[in-house]
Amino acid sequence: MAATIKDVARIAGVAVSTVSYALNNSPKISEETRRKVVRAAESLNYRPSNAARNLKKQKSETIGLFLYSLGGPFYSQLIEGIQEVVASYNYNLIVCSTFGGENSSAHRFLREKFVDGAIIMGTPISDSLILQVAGKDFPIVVLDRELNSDYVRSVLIDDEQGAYDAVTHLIKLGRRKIEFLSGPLFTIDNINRYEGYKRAMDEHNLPYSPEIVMQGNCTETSGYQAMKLMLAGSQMPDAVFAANDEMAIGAIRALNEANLSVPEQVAVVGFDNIHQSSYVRPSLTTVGHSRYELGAIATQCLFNSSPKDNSIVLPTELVIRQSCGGMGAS
Amino acid sequence: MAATIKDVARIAGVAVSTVSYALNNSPKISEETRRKVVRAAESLNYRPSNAARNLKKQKSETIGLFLYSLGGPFYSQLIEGIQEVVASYNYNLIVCSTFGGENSSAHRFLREKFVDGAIIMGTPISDSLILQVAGKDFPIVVLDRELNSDYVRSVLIDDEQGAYDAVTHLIKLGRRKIEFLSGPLFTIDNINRYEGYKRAMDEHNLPYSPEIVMQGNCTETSGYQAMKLMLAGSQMPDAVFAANDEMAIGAIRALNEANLSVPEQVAVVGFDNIHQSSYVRPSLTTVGHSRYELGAIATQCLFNSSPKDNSIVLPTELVIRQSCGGMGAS
DNA sequence: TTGAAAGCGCTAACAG
DNA sequence: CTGTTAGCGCTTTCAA
Repeated sequence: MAATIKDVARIAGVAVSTVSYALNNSPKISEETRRKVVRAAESLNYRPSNAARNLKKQKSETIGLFLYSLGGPFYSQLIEGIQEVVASYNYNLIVCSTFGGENSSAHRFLREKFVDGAIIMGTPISDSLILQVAGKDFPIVVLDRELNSDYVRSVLIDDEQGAYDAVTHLIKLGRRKIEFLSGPLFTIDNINRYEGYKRAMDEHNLPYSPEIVMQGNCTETSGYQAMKLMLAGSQMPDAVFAANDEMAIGAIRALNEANLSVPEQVAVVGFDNIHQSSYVRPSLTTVGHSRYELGAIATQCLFNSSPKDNSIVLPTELVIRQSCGGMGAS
Repeated sequence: MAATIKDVARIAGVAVSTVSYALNNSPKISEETRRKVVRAAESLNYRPSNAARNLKKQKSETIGLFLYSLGGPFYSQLIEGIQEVVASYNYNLIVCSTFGGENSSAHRFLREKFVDGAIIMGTPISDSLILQVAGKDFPIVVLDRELNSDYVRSVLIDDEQGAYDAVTHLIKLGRRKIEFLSGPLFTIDNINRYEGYKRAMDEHNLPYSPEIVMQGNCTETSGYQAMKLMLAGSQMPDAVFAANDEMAIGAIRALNEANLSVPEQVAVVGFDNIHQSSYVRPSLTTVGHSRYELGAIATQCLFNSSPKDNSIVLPTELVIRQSCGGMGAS
């Protein structure tokens, strides 16, 4: 069996409490005793039990980030922002996928007290579960919805305004037949981006289909396919507003293959300003927002659960490149 | 304070042991009692303490994946493979970044017993730490090095052979002046890919610089920059073998900007077969391997610590596309 | 089928 | 400065 604190105490010839103090750098312990303890611990290859400490201290000093998919360029910066702040509080971060539904690790960790707080984004975890487990000693920050609870806070991107800005930009450049390339209909970001699209169209009295005609699932491939489908139809838009960059890039690929020039014949604008969007040809005009900041702010919210604003909305910024024509450079 | 098992017992009017059995679906408990207990637990919004259970059971039923950066297209599939297998054993997976060095969560989790086993890849965690913490009840699988221990197993990609195949392919297509676009010099994958490059060159009596002249850090940007630098020099290669796809894609971008046609003037081959490599123009010839399988096999190793082979090497496969000319289609 | 009780490894209050 | 000890919340053996 692995060595415990008792073994260390025995070898060092001191009491367990002394070992605990020594190993936790308590100032109470003399240098000499500390050295003795450290030596004993090393000789036994002692590793403290996290479980025992967590149980005693009634906290894990760990916060959990729950996502559906851990891959994708999007999350990498988000995680950096979170990690930075979590570390500054001397806490640990674990990332966990909610893939697997009710039986996923994420669900278990959320229900049992594995972490001291949670940040949740883009997962099928139900509102009711979140509301149920959130509490005074278990704050939750959600990045993809708004929830009414004293213990759940929301940090959101201003999707509606960002979309509005993007579509207005297209309209100002003279585009009239602008199509929305939608992501999954049930996600709040997609809905809000659609709303922004509609507001811009309405304000300029431009018509658009009452139903969504181009739909993907946020991957490059799905954007490509949706665009292909559109091209096979009779109506040709003069601009496409994609709900995210991956799909926009897929759409551009489909347009290129059909020998339609972007932006001359069809302008394309995306959303998210992922790294890749400045590299594709033509480089992608898109709606930018700081994922690093999103993560950092979300984490701050977790630690400072001041109950003032239940929900924070971060601004977006139109990033003008080549895919819409007009003034943009690379 | 949050409700404990005692509170549930009190409300349900039974003993704590009965609550424990009931909630863990022990067959010993009558349906009626179970219902009573479940109702009580729900009314208290009872959430069991993971820490207490872990302490008692002397395990966390959780395995940890330790990576440096959690982003990047590469890891997403790896994680899927791991997750699948972990879930099949009814275990949990947490992913944790080693960013932050000695004080990172990863180091802490590894030293203290937060998880029951670990998979480690692409991180600056030292060999000695790994060897120290690995043990009979703490198996470790490393994906980026070979370590000599009964409790540490390696699962590796056959980088050397893959690189050899790629470079041989270039040579067969008539390329002679083939440059290696290196990643960080100290990573074992990069070293082995370099070895494969040299073996192929040597076998065909082709000369190459004794030192690495093109070096990046595995990002697209660094590949772009290294290629730019090369182009500024006097010598022009007729082919580039990049240590990974991101850098290869960056190199292609630099070549395009310099109006050098790929593959006609310069052939480019990458390594990893990331998703993107089939989309860039020209599509990238590369060395493929299954990251999903890498993850799945690594995880199997963790659970079945049969001490036969300490190290497993997975094969690679040359994926021929357009960036080298020759026969490849998209 | 249920209850009583020991104890997992650690921290921290208290006593010395 | 160091030791004794209670107890964190749970599982599980043993007894009823």
